[in-house]
Amino acid sequence: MGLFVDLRHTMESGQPPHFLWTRVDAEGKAFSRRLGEREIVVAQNAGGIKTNGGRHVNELLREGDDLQKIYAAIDTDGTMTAAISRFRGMRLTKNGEWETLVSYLCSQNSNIKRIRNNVRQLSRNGVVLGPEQIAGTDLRKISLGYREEYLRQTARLVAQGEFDLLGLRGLEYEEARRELQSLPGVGTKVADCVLLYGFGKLEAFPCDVWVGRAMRAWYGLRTRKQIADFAAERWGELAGYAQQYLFMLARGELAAGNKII
DNA sequence: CCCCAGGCACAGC
DNA sequence: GCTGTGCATGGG
Repeated sequence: MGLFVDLRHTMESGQPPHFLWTRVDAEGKAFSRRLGEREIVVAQNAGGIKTNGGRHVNELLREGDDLQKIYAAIDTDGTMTAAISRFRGMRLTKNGEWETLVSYLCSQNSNIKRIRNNVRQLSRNGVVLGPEQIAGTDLRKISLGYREEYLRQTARLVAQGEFDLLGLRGLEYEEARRELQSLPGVGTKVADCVLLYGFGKLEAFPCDVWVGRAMRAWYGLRTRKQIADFAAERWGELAGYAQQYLFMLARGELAAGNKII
């Protein structure tokens, strides 16, 4: 599979694979996960990737996305040029709708390591528990804090058919986001993450603290509405890709000891 | 013991 | 509509 990808940047970028996949080697050339009774491995080689995961992995890595064309479209300024140069090969991923919703319900006011622990505790055999199971499980020992009640209530609504999660597939971005935000614990940021990583709506532009810092430091933008309008205007249908690169650049700058605030 | 974390709901303007 | 505040808890 001659796919243009940097596997480590893709799998360790705060997207859902960051939570359920495990890095196999120190360099991040291979990742594995359990998926039911199977053990799936993805390895990067000179020409692309090699995997026993079949279509599941092709879908996960969004093989239809032409990164060169995407770069041409979102490389609109020096910040984006730097971000693309640094994280070249990072792809957006397409994940299960429910597992994505669960993951980002756990994410609010948390950190990636803890989210990873939470999601793994909410899984069996590498698969996130279904709505019925989560609604019927005692979650206290997972220490989700105040997120536990959001997760329980959302699971109940989906399990009882009061919220048609997969029905959002057919909706436009704006309408799907309104629907998602009617769920307890789902605000603008969680909804955008679910739509981007779970439903493949690439115009979504999740704005967390890191993206907020990036937009303030490098684009001079302050308010949430300013940021959303700017992103939609500048990157349009590919705003989600721009967001992923800005998120990683902002976090990378902190790791490098550079203040971006 | 401190601060922070891929925010949200709610109150008060 | 916008802004401030409390929130449970682990990681660093």
